[in-house]
Amino acid sequence: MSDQEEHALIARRREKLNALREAGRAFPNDFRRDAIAGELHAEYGDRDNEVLEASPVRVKVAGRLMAKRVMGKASFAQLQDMSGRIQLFLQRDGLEDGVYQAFKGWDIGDIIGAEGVMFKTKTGELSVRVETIRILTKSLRPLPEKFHGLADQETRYRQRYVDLIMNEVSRNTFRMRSRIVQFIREYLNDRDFLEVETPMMQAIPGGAVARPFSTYHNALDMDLFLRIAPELYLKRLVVGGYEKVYEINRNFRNEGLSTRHNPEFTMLEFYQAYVDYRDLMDLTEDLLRTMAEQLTGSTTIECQGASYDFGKPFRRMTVRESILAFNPGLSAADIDDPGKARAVAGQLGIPVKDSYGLGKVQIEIFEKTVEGRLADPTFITAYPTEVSPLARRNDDDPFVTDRFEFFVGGRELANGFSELNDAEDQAERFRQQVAEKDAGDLEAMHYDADYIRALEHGMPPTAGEGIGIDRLVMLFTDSPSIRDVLLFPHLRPES
RNA sequence: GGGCCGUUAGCUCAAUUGGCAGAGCAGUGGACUCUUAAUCCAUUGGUUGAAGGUUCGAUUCCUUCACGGCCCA
Repeated sequence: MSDQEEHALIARRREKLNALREAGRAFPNDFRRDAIAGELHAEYGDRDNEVLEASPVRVKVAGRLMAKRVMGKASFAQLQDMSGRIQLFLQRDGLEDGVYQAFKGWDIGDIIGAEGVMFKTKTGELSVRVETIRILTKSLRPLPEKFHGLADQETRYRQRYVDLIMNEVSRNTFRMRSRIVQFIREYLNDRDFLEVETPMMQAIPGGAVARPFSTYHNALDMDLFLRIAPELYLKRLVVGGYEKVYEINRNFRNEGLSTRHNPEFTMLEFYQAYVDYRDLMDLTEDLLRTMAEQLTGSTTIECQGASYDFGKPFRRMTVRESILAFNPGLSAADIDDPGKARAVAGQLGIPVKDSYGLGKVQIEIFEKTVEGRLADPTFITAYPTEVSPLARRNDDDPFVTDRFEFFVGGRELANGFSELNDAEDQAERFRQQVAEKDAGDLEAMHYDADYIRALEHGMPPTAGEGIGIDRLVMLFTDSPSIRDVLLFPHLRPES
């Protein structure tokens, strides 16, 4: 960091700001624009210059000065606003005395307001012939270089405002994120789901197998945990009679960071009574297919050099089937027998604890050998009961649950199941989790007595699902890292 | 937590075997009334991420640390 040089550039701009202060109000807020760049291009982009000159269109535009090309007594400038860019054309003789001279002293990055009439240049670019122009906000810090823009990843994440000024790809990514969330809301609202908000601070962190962040409430003199999932609260609402509910909000998990993990991330969770996990697979398939069509215009999503077809029916297979399919050397006996399965896991280099049952061992083998290779949209079903403490047992095979996870590009995007609404079974599962917690598993669940009490009032047969919004946005925006789809991703403090 | 890679001017990047730290853009001064990364002339700007070591001499080699990236757990 060469503070001296930065100071020289900033100091120069600060002198200009001081001159503005001496000349009057340096930070005026009385300019009202009546046009934005994108709409001007949409409305007048097709018109010939003769048409524009014949019936002059007067506009007021405002935005950030992104380019300045001075050629003696005439200049071009690019103004960037929330919708795009529009070119300004300034002539010394077309402006009040002194204004052109002042303009020449303004810097890239300054916020400008201008008024003039629309026309097209010799090369046919729609522009504003400026008649009045003034500076609305002085920018004190130089922007990155105009051609290469801002490339440094760290700066893009730490100073997202600069990234957004400079990189259209980033601007589009977060617009797409907003459209995805809006699409989901409309999709669920149209189907009579009720959007709700449940506690982010919970006395008993539940609904997932993960380590929570803890905090402390002074007045109540009690520990609280940031939620790892809203699940148990949403199901209380189903007990209460809201038979279709959803929440799109942040979860917090006290785990490591990676290109796929941020300590706080956004989940959609939704619950619907009187349907089962197969209905939710159908819904998920339709939701994603429709979303791809409506937001990208195609049912094929291109991401990181791969192509994913959401148009054709999604593949469905059980955990067990998928292990056998991706491990030709394994027989059914190898993964159905606890001793053999442990040996297989050992050969794969998976650390297997004594406390693991067969289901847990199978899931470890699945995660190691299958998950990352599930490229095409795929539902994996029949997760072992041992690793699914909130899911309903399968009627034919109580070793597994009526549960699925959904994968694309080797990444888990969704997790859903028929809900366990047998209060006595749930209580037993909680007790099992507490035993694992007592045995040292920091991720195991607590016993939530109030949740059991809620189930004892009777929860209708229900299915529920969670969809990771960040990963979904990564897929739809061709982003390699979760940090590219979080406006302000978690980083270590700057040194 | 482990392995590998990176950090040089405001930004994007160079720097031969260890031998005077450079360019473009931005900035500054000047020319220029249709530019598009405008052009032309001149010019300012550096604690090479930090600390230590080896050396006559370190951006370059070694150690530790910080931050980031990729892979693994």
